[in-house]
Amino acid sequence: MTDTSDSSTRRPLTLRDVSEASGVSEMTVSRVLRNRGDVSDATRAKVQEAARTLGYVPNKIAGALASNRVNLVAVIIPSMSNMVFPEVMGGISSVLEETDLQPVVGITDYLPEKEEKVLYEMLSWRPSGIIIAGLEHTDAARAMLRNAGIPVVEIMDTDGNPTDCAVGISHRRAGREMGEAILEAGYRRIGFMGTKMALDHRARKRYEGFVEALAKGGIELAEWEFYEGGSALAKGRELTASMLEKVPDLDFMYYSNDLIGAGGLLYCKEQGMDIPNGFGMAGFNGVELLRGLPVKLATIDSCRREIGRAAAEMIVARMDADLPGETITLAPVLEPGDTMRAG
Amino acid sequence: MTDTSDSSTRRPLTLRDVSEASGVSEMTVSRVLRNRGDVSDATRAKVQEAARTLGYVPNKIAGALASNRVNLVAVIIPSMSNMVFPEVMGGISSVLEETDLQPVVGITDYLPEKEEKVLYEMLSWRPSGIIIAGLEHTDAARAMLRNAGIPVVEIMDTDGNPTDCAVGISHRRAGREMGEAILEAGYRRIGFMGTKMALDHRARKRYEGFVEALAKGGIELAEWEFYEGGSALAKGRELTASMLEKVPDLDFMYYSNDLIGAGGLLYCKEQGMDIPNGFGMAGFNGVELLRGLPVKLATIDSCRREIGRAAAEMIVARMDADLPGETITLAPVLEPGDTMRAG
DNA sequence: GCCACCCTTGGGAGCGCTAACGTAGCATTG
DNA sequence: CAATGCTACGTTAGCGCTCCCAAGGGTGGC
Repeated sequence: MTDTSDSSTRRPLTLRDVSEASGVSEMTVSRVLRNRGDVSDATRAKVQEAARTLGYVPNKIAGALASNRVNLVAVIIPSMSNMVFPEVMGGISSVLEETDLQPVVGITDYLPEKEEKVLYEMLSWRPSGIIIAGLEHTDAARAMLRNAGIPVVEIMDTDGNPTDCAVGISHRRAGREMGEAILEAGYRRIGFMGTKMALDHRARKRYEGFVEALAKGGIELAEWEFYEGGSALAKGRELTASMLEKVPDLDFMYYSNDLIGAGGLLYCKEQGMDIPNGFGMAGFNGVELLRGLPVKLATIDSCRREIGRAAAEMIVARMDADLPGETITLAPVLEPGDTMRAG
Repeated sequence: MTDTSDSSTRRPLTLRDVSEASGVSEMTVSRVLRNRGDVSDATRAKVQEAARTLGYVPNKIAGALASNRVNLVAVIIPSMSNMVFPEVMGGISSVLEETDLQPVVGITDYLPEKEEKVLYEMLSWRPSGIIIAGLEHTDAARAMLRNAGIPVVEIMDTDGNPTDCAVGISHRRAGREMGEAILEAGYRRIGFMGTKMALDHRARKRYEGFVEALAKGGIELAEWEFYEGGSALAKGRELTASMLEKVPDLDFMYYSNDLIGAGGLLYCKEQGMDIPNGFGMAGFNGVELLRGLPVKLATIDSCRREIGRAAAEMIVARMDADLPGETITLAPVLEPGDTMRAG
């Protein structure tokens, strides 16, 4: 028995194979497979049947080259392992799924040079649009974004000058609002804990806004600590313990993200601390994980899914029309939860 | 002033533009930009200079079509929002970064039809290899994988028949080992809690292995519950509370993943339960998050990063050589943590 | 019964790049 | 100094598909 369907010996299928198998021209096959142009129902059925039995899969590489249309949207983000970017991706996907666009992700690990490299790689696929995290890029990356000739949406942050479009929140303001709320609630001996953030501009801006708000109220941070790597939950626990030992009279702790905040919160509850009256705590992001904790940590939502959706919608809108740049600043409200006393 | 670098009016740059700007043929430019073939240092420098000042970015679409080589590896996974697949991706990336291959991710949401669709889309880019989660696929998807003519690695699970290569653990065995360990430790009134898993075959296999081990010891599950959606941590908390109310004499709870397990654990600690003596608990995955909990939950590591690395290495090895299929079964050991009494 | 018209189908060119081969130019050798 | 070898670069011919345009064939109106 000769198995003509053996793939190991067979050269890859092309439109021509389907065309020969169904007795029509390549052009007609192409039209059927793309649902484009007028094709009679009879021919359509014949072609589809042939394509299916052959197991033909169209070659998008060739199609993209010929049509000069690549239905990809490059999404460039720093990381996929914390809880923030998967949710952004979810928002993007939910919008793009309704279109014929497809997201392709590149990871930068918060490294500017890697971002530049990833962007270059992405552009070499000639995507239809770019969604990129943050407003800070190398000069070369900025130039590439400007010259790409496709819609660019910078996401997460709006404290700065977008290249084209932007959607995000003001992290400086988020930090400031939290600082103000803490002072208003009467806390005075305040500690801060966050990641080493030379390259995480959004964390830095929150920190700066926070410190600024405290200063306006005549308060300085009583203590601060920056950590690196490791499980955020465990770090929050350990560092909270050591900081409280070092500065026992702290009455509030602001964490730069919910996960270390949750670690700290678990520790403080175990220690039987009086939360929120004797001691207050707050994080940032509004991650869903918080809903599983014994008490709800104060936080500010970073609107991740909403940002993803809006960014994707901006790209989609710019596929058909030639719209100008646009910036959307979302304004989440502080959720005091159970770890901050009322002002 | 006329700005010739204005991108809005300029047609996209091609090799020809760089070739004209540097006074050599397109072929030579191509060689320089790919670091291939013999080019004199002088010419190389001249071309690189021209490419850089023009801001030329190669068109990989055209390159891929001409060379019949697309350096993409399709990675098809059910989800990105739980903690398991980001780590797998990390393992894959760490290996591929040393090569000129690049991962492209497709998400299936655990839906077989969507998996089929995503696979079709991916194949239409003619990737160099496929990494796909699980051994269960629709017939059409199986056929595509067989006929793709490229290396295929099915990951996470080895309980079944791989199409080509596979790397993972036996989830049935993981469930069985946990069941055996629990019985050996003397627990008898055992509850189970997991996601509704009609489509999560690995969760189902763990469950089956678990129930089978109990049966061998003459024990039946005292109670079980399947949840859907929502924050796993919160669900673990709520469902543990309601199950303990319903069946107060339970002495062990097996959770199908660490996150609901952590939720349950937090609840039980708050209730002041006697863990592990009066009540034992265990999860699955070995997520890093566990290290931040007050006590360490018993679990079995799912070797996520290791699986990602091994899968990528299998693809890489098959780029140069024409190797046969291969299955790697990792065998993680049970980590009893602090929530299971010693056998 | 003939022509205009539309619906369907096919032919040719070319997207931007690279594999394969060809060739000019120079150095080396006996 | 002719024959040889090597390096550096150019030429040709597609890759598989889609765009543009034209042609065939059936239909309806007069």
